[in-house]
Amino acid sequence: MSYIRYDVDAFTPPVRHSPATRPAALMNTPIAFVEQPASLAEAPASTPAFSPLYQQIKGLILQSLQAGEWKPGESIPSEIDLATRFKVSQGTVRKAIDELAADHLLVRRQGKGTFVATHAEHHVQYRFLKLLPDNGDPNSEGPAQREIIDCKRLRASAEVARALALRSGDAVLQVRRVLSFAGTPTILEDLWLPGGPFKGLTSDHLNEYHGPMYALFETRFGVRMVRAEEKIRAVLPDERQCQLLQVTPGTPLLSVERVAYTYNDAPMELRRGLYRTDTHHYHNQLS
Amino acid sequence: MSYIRYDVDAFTPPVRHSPATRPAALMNTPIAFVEQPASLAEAPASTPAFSPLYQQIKGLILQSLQAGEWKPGESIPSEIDLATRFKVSQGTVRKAIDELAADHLLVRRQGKGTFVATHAEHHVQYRFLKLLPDNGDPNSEGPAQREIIDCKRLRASAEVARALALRSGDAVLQVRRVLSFAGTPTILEDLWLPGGPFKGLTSDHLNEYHGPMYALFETRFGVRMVRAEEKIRAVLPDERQCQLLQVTPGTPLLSVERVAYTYNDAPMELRRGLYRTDTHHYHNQLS
DNA sequence: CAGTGGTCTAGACCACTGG
DNA sequence: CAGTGGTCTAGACCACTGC
Repeated sequence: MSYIRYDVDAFTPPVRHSPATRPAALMNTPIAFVEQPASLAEAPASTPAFSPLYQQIKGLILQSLQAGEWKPGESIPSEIDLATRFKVSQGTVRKAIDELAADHLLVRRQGKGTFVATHAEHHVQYRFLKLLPDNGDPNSEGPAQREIIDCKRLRASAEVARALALRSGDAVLQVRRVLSFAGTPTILEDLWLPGGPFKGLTSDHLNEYHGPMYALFETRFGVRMVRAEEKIRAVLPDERQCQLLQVTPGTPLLSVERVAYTYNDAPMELRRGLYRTDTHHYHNQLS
Repeated sequence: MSYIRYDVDAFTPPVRHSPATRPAALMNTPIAFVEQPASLAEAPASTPAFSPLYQQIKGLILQSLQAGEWKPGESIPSEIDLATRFKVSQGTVRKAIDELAADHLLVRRQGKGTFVATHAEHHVQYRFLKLLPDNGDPNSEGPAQREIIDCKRLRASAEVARALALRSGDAVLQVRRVLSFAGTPTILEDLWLPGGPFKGLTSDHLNEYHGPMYALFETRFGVRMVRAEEKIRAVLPDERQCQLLQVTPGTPLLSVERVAYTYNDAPMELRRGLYRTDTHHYHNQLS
């Protein structure tokens, strides 16, 4: 409970501070100063030099999430409990949770509690998949059929290593699969996963598990994908890709290159998808 | 100041309510009940039946924005002023503004005020354009060169009418232009605009104006684009498109179909872009 | 220095959920 | 009914901007 130095003696139990006499919880005292005293003489002008309390609380909650103190799908302590634990007001905890909920790391449910977000029970499956049928209703086509083509262990190429923040030659897993809608193969995906966190993943796991792959990653490997970036291009398929997607060589396809990140912006997956867009489209909201 | 019925007599000046005696500002009294008394006997079970005060304030601010009480780029009244005007606490106004800022309708600037968002001064131009050079730095290529190919008045096809919520045959403007980066034509766009709001738009306007087209729409026609939806597909260009983009017939291109909306979800533009993705890519953040 | 948005607290009450 | 998140207020103080 020493995340803020002044906190230790300022908030000791019995005292109840009126707003006027409230200790200077916000003074321009960045946490960095507390944690790394005075060694680095650099960055005197560029330091943010101010971190609101609720940001610090947000950081602490993030740490607990990352450490697995609360698992995906579970509820976290109530706002009041957290306020007590961190020795701040409920409002401050609330603001921290607000931001985490906006980032989709937590989900609030009035009357029930606040829960760790998960890719499993998400009302719509495939939270990161933006391909929709042209009629717009993803339910109309039923669940996707999935076929694992391949799952093998190999050494990271320079490109894969860069994307996953590994060294060239480090062990990675490569998965290839096809998703079909209404019997029509529509998505061909190649995935690369770091060998360490995903040690032991086999095509059997992937075949047996029903539900989003990211949910399997959560439950079986404790890796929770938090956000992702995609680069989209139009390409023509090669021969093998034509076979798997059952299209002719001249058919233009969407190439979707995704890097997915877990907590702390650590990249945990490189994925390259080829999407047929004759009956589907990639949908995006701009605001 | 009669946006909430109970407000009229409950908040009259002199009285200062303690939390305990605060009038029931939040009672389960949807605004709808005030505005449409009891005529429609429907929707007894499906009514949201509860609208928080700050949502009502948000609606009022939205109305003022829509009515043009504050123009893009201008500052709106301070939170305290708005609180006085609406007879609520500053915190409630704050929460309303928070949401509007999250929707990018307003921009807060500490120490200066809250401003109406605009497409003009946006630090990065082209807020809605997600095409980036493959090196990732949009500044490295300098400003886009723009060439208006065509701008003409015609009657809406069924498809255009549907997208713009018009009737087939209504007057629309069609614009075609090419954007080039570092001398390479990269984007070919066709736009359709409703004839009414954009009466008088000519290719001269478009050529003379320097800055994003959406900024021109704001200043010259009072139409502010607030959000947009895009459908992305991979396509092959026809002959004319090949000419304009200087590519060979077999080159796969990104087709980006956008409908842009102003306040109240009113569609105000249909745009179809063809993007070259040999040196650029469409970038998207998932979270 | 005054004015603005930003943070924090404390407390009251409301809406929703489930036992 | 108790417990949870959601709304609202009032007031104090901080950080930032510009005169």
